Amino acid sequence: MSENNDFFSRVYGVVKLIPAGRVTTYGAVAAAIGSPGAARMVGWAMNKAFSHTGYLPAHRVVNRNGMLTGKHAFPNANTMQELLESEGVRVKNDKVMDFQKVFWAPEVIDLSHHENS
DNA sequence: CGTCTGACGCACG
DNA sequence: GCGTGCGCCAGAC
Repeated sequence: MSENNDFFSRVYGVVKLIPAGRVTTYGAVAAAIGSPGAARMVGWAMNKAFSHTGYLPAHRVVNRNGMLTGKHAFPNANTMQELLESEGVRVKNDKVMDFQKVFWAPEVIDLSHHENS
């Protein structure tokens, strides 16, 4: 459980929930973990996530503009785009097309106790 | 302990 | 609509 208490672990937990063919934003993930202003931390966690064992769809996380700002962190500059297109997400000019349609909003983690859909 | 950086986001001009 | 500056939070040096 302590793992889930770590900021990074929370980010990973949310990112892992992103369904294929969908994308979300750093700010949305940050808000989901209770730190709406920590969007930068989310991206930073993604970079570090490459060291994280296990599959982490970091390519499904883009900035609020739908731009693939983190593509440079992948083995190849076009890896992120190819992964997205492979899942059905159209990308043009390092930017997600129909971003609003493929956008997936993560479930906000209630730090309280109960209250859940 | 002080300072800089960073896959962001927003306010301001 | 675009460029610039500041704030957020956590880690590295």
